Amino acid sequence: MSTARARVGRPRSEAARAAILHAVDDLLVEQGYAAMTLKGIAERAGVSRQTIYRWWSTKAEILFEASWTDAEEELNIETSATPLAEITAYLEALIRFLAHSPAGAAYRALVGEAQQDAEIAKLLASRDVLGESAQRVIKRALGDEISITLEEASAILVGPIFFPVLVGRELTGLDEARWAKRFLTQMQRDQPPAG
Amino acid sequence: MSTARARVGRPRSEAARAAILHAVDDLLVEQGYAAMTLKGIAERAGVSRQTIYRWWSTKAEILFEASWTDAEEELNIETSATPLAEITAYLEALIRFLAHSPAGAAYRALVGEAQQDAEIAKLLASRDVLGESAQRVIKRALGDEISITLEEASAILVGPIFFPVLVGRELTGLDEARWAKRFLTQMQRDQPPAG
Amino acid sequence: MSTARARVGRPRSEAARAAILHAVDDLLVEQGYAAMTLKGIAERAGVSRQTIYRWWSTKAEILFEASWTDAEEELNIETSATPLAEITAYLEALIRFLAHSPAGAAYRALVGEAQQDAEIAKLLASRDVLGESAQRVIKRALGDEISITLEEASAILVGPIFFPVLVGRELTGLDEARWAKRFLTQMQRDQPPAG
Amino acid sequence: MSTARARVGRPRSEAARAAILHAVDDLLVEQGYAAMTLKGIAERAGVSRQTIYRWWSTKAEILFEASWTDAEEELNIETSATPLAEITAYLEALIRFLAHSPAGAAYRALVGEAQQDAEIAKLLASRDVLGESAQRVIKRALGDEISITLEEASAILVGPIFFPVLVGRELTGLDEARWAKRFLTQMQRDQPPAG
DNA sequence: GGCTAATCGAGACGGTACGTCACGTCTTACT
DNA sequence: AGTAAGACGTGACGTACCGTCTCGATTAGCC
Repeated sequence: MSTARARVGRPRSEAARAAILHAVDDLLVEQGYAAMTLKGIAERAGVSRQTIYRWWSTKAEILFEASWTDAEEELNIETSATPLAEITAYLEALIRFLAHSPAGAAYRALVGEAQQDAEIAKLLASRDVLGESAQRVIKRALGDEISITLEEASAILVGPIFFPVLVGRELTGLDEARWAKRFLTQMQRDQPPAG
Repeated sequence: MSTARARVGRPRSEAARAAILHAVDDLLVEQGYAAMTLKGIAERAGVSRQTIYRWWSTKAEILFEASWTDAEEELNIETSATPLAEITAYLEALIRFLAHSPAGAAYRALVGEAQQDAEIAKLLASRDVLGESAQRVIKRALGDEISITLEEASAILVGPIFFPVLVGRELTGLDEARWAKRFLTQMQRDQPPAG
Repeated sequence: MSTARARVGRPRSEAARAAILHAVDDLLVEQGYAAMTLKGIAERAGVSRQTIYRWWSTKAEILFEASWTDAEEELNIETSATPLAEITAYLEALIRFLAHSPAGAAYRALVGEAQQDAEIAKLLASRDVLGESAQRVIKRALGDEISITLEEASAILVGPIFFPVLVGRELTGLDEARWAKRFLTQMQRDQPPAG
Repeated sequence: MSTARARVGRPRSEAARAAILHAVDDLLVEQGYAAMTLKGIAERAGVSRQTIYRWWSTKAEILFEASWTDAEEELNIETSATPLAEITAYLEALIRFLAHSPAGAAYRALVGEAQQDAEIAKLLASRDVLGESAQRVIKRALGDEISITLEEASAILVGPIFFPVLVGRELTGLDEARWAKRFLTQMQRDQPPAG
């Protein structure tokens, strides 16, 4: 039925959609999230403001759609031979993403907004690229040799990077391999509460 | 001359300053950071908007000043008998602060704003309540028995809590004592790169 | 050739046309002219906006077509035995139309728009229901016993009603028979400029 | 108390007020009422849109304030020696105002809007320049020698001019002196219903 | 019975004005 | 000089219609 409905009337302009998302991408890099305005996006995309409102209800929503794919890609690392190599590669990707990539800036901006806007918080929680990618990697690297939940494990892996970046601390001179080794050691020795 | 000049005219009203900070505190609890407006603060404080602008340049700055003391207090735990008790108490305080306290909400909002505003980022980095309190506790609990920098250690302690909270994940059923034990074990076994 | 061309293709839907005019009639009564919107008409009539634009170029044009017949009818009184009865009946009809009937509201709205829109002014002047009906009645009641133009006479008959209604004055307690008598007296005594 | 209140804070900018009213005057002549937009007025006056909204709630309200004084002036004729001269002069002024003056165009536009907007209707009825000026003149010219209400008399005087103008009829070749004489004759002969 | 062509519904599109909101600055009188 | 009050210019917000534009689906006359 929804497919039938979708065929009625003038179809949505794919060109407009793409132009908007590209404009958001560009403006994010050029001006940052805060300075980004719906009017600005519309003008940059050569699109009417109304068209944007028709499909998204928030600046954050557009940003999410515009940056999600990039984020997903940047955090999706290739399979490595050893768990150590795998985790190390992920940590490198994570730092590159969070601290240096435009998609990461978008992600941080969204996390920022989420602190004040429940709607955005929900959006972010529903498809948390960061947490999910970490869990994926951990599962791939360690399989069943893990005695805590994936959620906990991902927090332990991601948190120590996430926190200093968000708080504005410099991460220079960080040795990803050492962090990866520490993470693995901890995962193997960790025992469930009953142990 | 400038000192002489500074003493001329009506002195700054300390009452106004206090009223403003209290108003911010109250409004933060009642409406949250996003809904807080300078006009609202002024009206609540019974103060003119101009007076606010004279002493602070940003909403974030006022918020920082208004919530810093509370934050400091909430994160400053009493001395305990054992390192385990100490770290456990700190983790409890940390979660209470970050996830449930108004001052924590203010802190999260500031972290959020900092992602988009360099000025706020600088402000936040200059007196990072969270990181500093963690370092203080770690130093007190472990003294010299630590082979990594305090910065790293604090990231490892705080990050795994900070990340899920900021991302909107639920923290229900978290066992602080277990986390504290894991942290201590890790700190004691951790070896410097050369090890 | 153009006639041949015009006969090809799907013919105009008479049902749509009627639905539109009825929708305008209804909406005029329910919401008034100002609140009437092309989108609203289309939805009420179960017709696409484009279909309306295909056949009318202005909201006023539709309104004119939709209300003209009603107006004509309401202002077309039956023949009476005496001129006094005739004029009295007309005045009654005129007041009923202008001040109380939906068609009259439409007419007033059109007069209003005409003050600002030359196109509507032309439309209104081309088939002025009010003036024409008045002239018809005067001619029927007085025939040749009139020394001024019908236009002047109709202005004298209609104007003193038209003015207060348009200006929003109440007309309560108006004695139509007296006004009719006065009009007739005046018409009979009135002398051409040379008199 | 209200006087005391008015002295607090920055006083209303008389320059802005005048600029707005002048802009409305100008735009009315240049573009007409319909094409006049609040945005346009603001830009023309070199004033912010907000400032307009602060003091007026409707385009019509501004227009009313902007044109009322002019209208009052144009319809306020000097005293003449005879009633005939007086009425004749008034009719001349009335035609000049309604059919040719910018203030008259404003008045007609307001009458037009009033047909669709109760708020404007109220505004117009509350200070009806046209009706009041007519009543003033009639009273001055005839004093007590009048057997009907001033309202009725003014409708009889004004209506026959008002109607054709509003309906878009040409008034060329109208002999004001003849109309004035007719009006006076009628006023003197008119008898109350009981007579 | 297929072809051509105009109409119809639905609904997306670029525009543009609307009225509101908060901002940061200014101009008063008062203290 | 500092303060409360409050008006000012600025500029984004989200909404509402406007008139135009695609779509697929009808519905007629014509070959």
